[in-house]
Amino acid sequence: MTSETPRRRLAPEVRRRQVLDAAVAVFSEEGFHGASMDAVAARAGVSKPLVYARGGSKEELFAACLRREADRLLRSVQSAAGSGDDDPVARLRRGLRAFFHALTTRREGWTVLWRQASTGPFAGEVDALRRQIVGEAADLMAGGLGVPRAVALPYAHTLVGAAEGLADWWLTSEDQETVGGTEPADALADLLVAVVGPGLAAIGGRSLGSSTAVSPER
Amino acid sequence: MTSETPRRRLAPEVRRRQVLDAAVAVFSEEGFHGASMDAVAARAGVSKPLVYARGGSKEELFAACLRREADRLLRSVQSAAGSGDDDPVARLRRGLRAFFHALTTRREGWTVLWRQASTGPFAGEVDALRRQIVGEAADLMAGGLGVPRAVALPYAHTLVGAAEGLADWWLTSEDQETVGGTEPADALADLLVAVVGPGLAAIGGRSLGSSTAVSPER
DNA sequence: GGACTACTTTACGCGTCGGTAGATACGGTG
DNA sequence: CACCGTATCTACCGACGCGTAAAGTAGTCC
Repeated sequence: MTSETPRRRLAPEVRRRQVLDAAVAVFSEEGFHGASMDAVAARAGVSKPLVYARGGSKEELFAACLRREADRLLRSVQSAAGSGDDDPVARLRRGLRAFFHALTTRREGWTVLWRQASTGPFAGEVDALRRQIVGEAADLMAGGLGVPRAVALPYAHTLVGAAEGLADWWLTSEDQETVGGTEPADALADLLVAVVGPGLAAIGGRSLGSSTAVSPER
Repeated sequence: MTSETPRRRLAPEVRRRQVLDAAVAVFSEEGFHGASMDAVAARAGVSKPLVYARGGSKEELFAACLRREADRLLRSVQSAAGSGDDDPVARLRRGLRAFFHALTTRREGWTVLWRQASTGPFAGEVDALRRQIVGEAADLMAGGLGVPRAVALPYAHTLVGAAEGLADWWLTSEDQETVGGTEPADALADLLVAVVGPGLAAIGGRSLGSSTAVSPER
């Protein structure tokens, strides 16, 4: 904003990425209704008609942000939890670590996804993403607990909600050094596993709890 | 809208309650920005100037909705969990039951409180209320676990988030008979206690109680 | 150098929405 | 019944924001 724009010519797809980045930032701060296309244009360092040329209408732009961020989050969690056929608890822990890591590194995208899009005309789309993530957890837990998927579903929703609550506290709290450890995201994941691990193990008849890290050691 | 216009005169406070009820309903569906004062007026069966006369400006109206719903929720949870000086787990279970019961009976107010107000100019106010509820849980857990409040805080956020996730699943799922039991809200609370109880007990070094503490049936 | 096109500036139409002024009707009171 | 306070309505204004059109400027490839 200080130095003037060199007015560079960029390939449409590159410019589109810039516009999307700016849109994610603005939407995360102002929400869908609160954000103006002028603000997106200003944030991208670009004129308003160009925003429309590259991003489409406001709804299309928001939907594009949504899909991009959702895809990134889901992909990282899937690749972390899906690989390896070892202990279900270990896979769960890896998935949660990826989840918290994605949150802390791309918190704007998270805010758009979870906070701003949960209401309004995009609730359905966000709900689909949420169900995908919850479904990941449900599959994992159903396999680990040895129960049908339908039974594991409420537990999966509980788990994801817990992760969400913990993440919100983490992202909004000021003193972020209270959770001692190496990587904050890993510490958060470990904390969550420590809270819900024993209970899930007890529910599953101990088929989940043979891992040393989680068992209430008794 | 077609036949009705009896144009009855009502006492200001009664009309104000009607306006607040309508506002909660509209705000819960559309959000703060998305909701229009005309929609509130139409929902209340009343003209727009009357909405302003009884509810004040849009921001004042929203803040009033916020305070009323938050007060109800907080009061019910407090009265359920605070009374009695018995087992902390029992108090926690009662608090959760009151929480889920309030959610299922007044889900519009919950939506306004948690979903719509978390962004925008009321984030601070809602955050304070949210921290009060989380603080209730934190106090309870700090006492039960025998740890300082600051340590219990992330666990409290995790717990409340888990309750939120479970509630959202419950409120949006179609087959709501999967959780067998008497009262759905009580069953949800018991499920949650079963999930997080053992983990919390292990963290607190068993000070939360042994086997009887976490059993789903009291 | 010439042409193509990404990009900007400026301006505007249009719909919606917050908020208000003045007219209207209701209902208790004498 | 006539009267008056006020609850309530119809109609309206100004502002804001989405979306676009028109015309000019400047990178970049041949």
